[in-house]
Amino acid sequence: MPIHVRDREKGRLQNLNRDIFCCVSPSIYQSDAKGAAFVIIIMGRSPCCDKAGLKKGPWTPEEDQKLLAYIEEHGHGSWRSLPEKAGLQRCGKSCRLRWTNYLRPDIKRGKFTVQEEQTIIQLHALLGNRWSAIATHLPKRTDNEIKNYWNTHLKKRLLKMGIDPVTHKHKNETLSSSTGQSKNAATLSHMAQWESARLEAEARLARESKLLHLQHYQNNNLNKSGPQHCFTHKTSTNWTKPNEGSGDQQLESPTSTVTFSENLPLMIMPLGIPTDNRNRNNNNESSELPAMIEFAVSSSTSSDVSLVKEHEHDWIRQINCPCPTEGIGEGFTSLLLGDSVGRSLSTGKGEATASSVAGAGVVSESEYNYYEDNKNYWNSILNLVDSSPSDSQAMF
DNA sequence: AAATTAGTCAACCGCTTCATT
DNA sequence: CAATGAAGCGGTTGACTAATT
Repeated sequence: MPIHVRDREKGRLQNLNRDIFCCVSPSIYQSDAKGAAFVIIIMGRSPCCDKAGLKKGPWTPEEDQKLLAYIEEHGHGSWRSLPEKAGLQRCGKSCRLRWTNYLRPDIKRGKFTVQEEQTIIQLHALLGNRWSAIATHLPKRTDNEIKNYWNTHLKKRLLKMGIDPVTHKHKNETLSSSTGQSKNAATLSHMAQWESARLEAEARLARESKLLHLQHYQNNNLNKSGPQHCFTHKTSTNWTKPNEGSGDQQLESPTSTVTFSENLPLMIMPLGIPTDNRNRNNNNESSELPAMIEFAVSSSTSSDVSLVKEHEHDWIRQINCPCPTEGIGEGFTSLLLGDSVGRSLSTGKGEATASSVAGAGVVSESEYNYYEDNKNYWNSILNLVDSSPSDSQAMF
């Protein structure tokens, strides 16, 4: 007898997970008018934890111990099968969440530093509510923790300052938007898109490096034999293990050293360098790099081609520096503030002006103005944030 | 001291994305 | 290319605690 599946929303069948089939209750089966078939009316996916006997809610220390012991011994492997093997009355998803948000050994807990607050605010302005991407730039903080901190602290703080936490604009600025400003807004949006794309790629890079680090951690610290299902890194990119490879192919990840092989991921190509100089790896892939990546990096690292070449990896090192106060506070933060532009304009390497920079075809005049405007904007925010938390009481 | 309100954050839910077959 | 399994992600909830009335 055929079984038809009807979703509440037409056209959503593609997204339906087969879990529905095993979770759907026989009680909601209905016979169709002709009685020729059963029609299953899907009322929404049943949560995996609804299965009989599975516990929900806060974890007990005993459960934590079981989960920790199992993962240290065997790695997590398949989360779905883990609870049974570990002797836990939990669904795999719950176990994964508990591990990633609480039990993982590389998690830092406690108060956020001012540097971390700054980073969150700045990244949020660029990325929006993409917490996992933001979390990759805050070593040892989980996306969940950052999200909670944003919703309970930072958002309110910005609101009290009269800054819209969504647009990161002052309310007055939003109200008095003129033609010029809307043009700037368009530029800003444009820039944000590129930055967003770049940061997304960075996030991926950081995630990959974190995986490698975890694998390294398990191999060295746990020193266990047998299958290492946890942290198994499966990817088509040509990564090598930490501490292999040579010299300039090494990058500092948030928690470990990551090495690349010859077929470098596009993140570390010498971006911003004229095409002729790009193929130093005898690898023509670089010329096929998406233009957006090239633009994003050239606009955010330096407007001076020679500087880009000289420091082509610096921004990655800054972002991935294991020390948040150095890497994020000075590196990425200043990068976001447009410091790099300012630096390149003021150092002896190039006495460029806005127009000459724009003329070089790397940063347009409007983009330069964008940097200047937003530099001021960010400085004003950071000055306020810097004065917290002690000053915040008086301020608010 | 009890009741109420507000703040915090761990955990859940449902959707999307990715990898594999 | 579609189906499937698994994990990732962001929004939301609700239990717990602290502050206030």
